[in-house]
Amino acid sequence: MSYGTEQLAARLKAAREAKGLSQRELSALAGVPQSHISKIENNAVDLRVSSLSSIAHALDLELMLVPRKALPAVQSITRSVASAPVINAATQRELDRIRETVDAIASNASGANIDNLQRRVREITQIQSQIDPEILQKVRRTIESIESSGSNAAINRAAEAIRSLRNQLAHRAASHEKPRAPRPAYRLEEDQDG
Amino acid sequence: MSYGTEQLAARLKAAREAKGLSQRELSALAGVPQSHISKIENNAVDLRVSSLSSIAHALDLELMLVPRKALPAVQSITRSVASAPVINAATQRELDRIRETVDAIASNASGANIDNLQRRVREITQIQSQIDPEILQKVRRTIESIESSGSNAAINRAAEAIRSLRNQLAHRAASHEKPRAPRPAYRLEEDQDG
DNA sequence: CTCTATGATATATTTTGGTGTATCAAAAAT
DNA sequence: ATTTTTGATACACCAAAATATATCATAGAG
Repeated sequence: MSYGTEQLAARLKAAREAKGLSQRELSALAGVPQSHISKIENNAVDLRVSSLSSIAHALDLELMLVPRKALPAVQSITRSVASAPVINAATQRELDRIRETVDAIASNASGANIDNLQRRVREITQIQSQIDPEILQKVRRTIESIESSGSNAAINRAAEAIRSLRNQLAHRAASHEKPRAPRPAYRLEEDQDG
Repeated sequence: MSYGTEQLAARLKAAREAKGLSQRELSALAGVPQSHISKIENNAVDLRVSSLSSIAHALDLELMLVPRKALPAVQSITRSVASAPVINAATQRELDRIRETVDAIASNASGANIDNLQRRVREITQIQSQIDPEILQKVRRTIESIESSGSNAAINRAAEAIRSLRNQLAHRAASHEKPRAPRPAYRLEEDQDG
């Protein structure tokens, strides 16, 4: 069914994915069943304004009535803002998990290199910049490998990986580039030494 | 009931009134019952997006999802466009009625001054500019008084009133002023002489 | 390979919008 | 003073959204 609202549906889906949210997560945020969100994104329902509004708010969007004459200008603004680097929910989640993991390690062991690792994690956590969640995920795994190996070498390797990532982000912020997932300088999933 | 959409309802009502439309007129344009429009404007329903969209289109508005960050800019644009001088439905209606009235007079009587009056009316009708409907309404009454008195003096008075209004509009267009209803130069509702 | 998360559907039930028609008081027009 | 217009409401009816719950294939991670 087409209600002349397919653009809205597409925008909702795009916004959700841009924030790295699953339908179930958005469901919780917006107070709307996942099944309903699925229908909405597939333009299978002529939803009510309150539903649209709830979902939009959960995605940091606002429902507006724009005069036809103002449409081009508004669309232009909307596009430029949409493409701006915004902190991503998936990224935030990965950052949180990284911090938790490191804190867990620090509570079981101690030492100068562990303190260093914690410091580096806090550093990168404070950078409010979009980071590919994929990269962060791999970083986390690198850190998690510490729990099994427990070696100083593994700890230092993780700290180095994070430092490298931080430098990469700093460079991006300065040069306005977008190093989406550019073969990171640190090695991932490497063989562990005992 | 509050759906968090009271702003939308208010905007719809404001847009309708700005266009000089009655609920029944908008009803015809949007294909939505007048009773429903009343409920919507009073925020008594959580309407569906398709309904909102129909009504919005009838009012030259477009439903949009705007990123929070872009809200201030978008609102600024929207406001500036909304305050721009657009030809008003109520104004258009008054202009039509004036022309009809004069045409009716011309079909019952003839003469150089009546031709002059018709010419002046056609002049002002072609100006695609916002004119306070109240002013036009009074102009129309002045013209209608001709029908009862029938005197040449009344005809010339009406023609003079219209000429004055046209000059006023021309001056406004040139200097970007807004002479909303500034004590017009011509006299209205004056005592009629036989 | 196993376990989990995801998105699309399904069904049954409740809630509510939308339509049609009609009325009514107040305001505006004649 | 009288007629018309306007906006608000009422009521019955139908269609559809919204909810709750559950299933299922699949893709991704461990």
